[in-house]
Amino acid sequence: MKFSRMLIPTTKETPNDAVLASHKLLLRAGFIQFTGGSGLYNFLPLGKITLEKVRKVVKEELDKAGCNEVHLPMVTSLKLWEETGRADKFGKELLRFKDRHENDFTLSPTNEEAMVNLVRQTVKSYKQLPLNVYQINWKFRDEVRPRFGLMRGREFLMKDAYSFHVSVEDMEREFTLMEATYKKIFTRLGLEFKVVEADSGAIGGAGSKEFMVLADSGEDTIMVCDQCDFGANIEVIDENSKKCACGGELRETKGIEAGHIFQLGTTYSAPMKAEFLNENQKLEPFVMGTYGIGVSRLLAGIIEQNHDEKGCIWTKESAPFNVDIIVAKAKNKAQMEVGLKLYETLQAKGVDVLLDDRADKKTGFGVKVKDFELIGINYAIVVGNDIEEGNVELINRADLSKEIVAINDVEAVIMEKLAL
RNA sequence: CGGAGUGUAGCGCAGUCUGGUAGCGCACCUGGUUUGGGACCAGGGGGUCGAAGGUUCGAGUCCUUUCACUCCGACCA
Repeated sequence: MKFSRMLIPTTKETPNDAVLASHKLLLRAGFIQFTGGSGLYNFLPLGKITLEKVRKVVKEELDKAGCNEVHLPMVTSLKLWEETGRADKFGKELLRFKDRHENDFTLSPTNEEAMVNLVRQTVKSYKQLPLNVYQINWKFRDEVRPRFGLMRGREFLMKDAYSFHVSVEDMEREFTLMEATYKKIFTRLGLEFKVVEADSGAIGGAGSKEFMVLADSGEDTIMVCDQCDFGANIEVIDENSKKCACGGELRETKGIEAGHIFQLGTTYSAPMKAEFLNENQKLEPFVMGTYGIGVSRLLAGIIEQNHDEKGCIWTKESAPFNVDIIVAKAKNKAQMEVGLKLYETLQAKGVDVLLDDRADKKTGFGVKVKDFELIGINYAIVVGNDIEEGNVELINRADLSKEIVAINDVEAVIMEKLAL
């Protein structure tokens, strides 16, 4: 993409209403835009690209683990919610409305009922199990108090997966597989995270684990062991217990809940009469698991963990672009030629590259560098006066280190740094 | 839902106490000078002051009502 053709409204001033770094920076760098409605944001081009990058990582790992992507309507009939009693249980967080025929509907905050309905209409035999179906779709929760930008919005992008099994044992196997899959996803996204024991809350079910992105600004308090891998949300910890089962000390820290996996059992399948025929020709309710990842919340989490006073520092797999080619003087034909050439070469190699070709008189070199730092693209290639010696400057966003590289070597150096 | 604030140009704000022509900075447009770290000069466009009602010769400003948004708390797949 060319910067001159993209809608990237960066600003110098910090929005007054934003508190968290991620909220401030995503607004300032032009990823998202406030709409005037609480907890509702426009995703501008950069935000949309980043969201798709994160979504892609989530999808790839789930598909590798054998999950089936589907797409459910955001609008669901309230009748489904009444089958499980959650129409009442969910309360005002469940946004309700009527269609022209006076039928009751909701904007989906989660989809256990809808997905059980899908499967009970389709799966009739133990031979079709196990099955894991998921979607990555917008959810709406009429939160009591939306806040912190993408961290707790009312409308948000969530991956919700549901697995169906013949037995508790097989469901537990899938639960373990999902835990491993989530670890791969969070690792690929470059996040520092902790898997903790958690409360099942309104979803119900037996065991649950949360994936916490570690950040001081996190809304959850978790206890982690200094000796072993153990961690738990403070909700499920005995208040007096400062010792881990292994003998280590429990230390308190903060996390952002970005993923949550549950062992559900038959909590939903039984009341909804979602049953299959087993080997003995008897009907049994599906044994289920459910697994969520807050995709849009991950964007906030990545920035909470990776930023400095100058702006965002996206991780390799989350960055909207991996390389920003800054043409210092866009009116200088030689510089623009070198910039364009590098742009095309890198694109051909599959690198996501942005060409800052802005040539208007207000956008000088300083503006371009500041925008690069604010947006948080992994590397900048500065095409400037150095081209007379056959060189360009390479800037690493993470530590702002600079190095002079021969134009002919840039491609190889970039490919090595991005490990592509 | 309790507590505390804020609504004035796209954004950030002043003006409100003490009523009298709607302001500033950034951004935007035009021209010129600049050109490797958010340039400078000159000119210009953009507002029913959140909404409704009231007091007054006159309301951004005073009174009443209402709505929205932010923060703290409670709540929370």
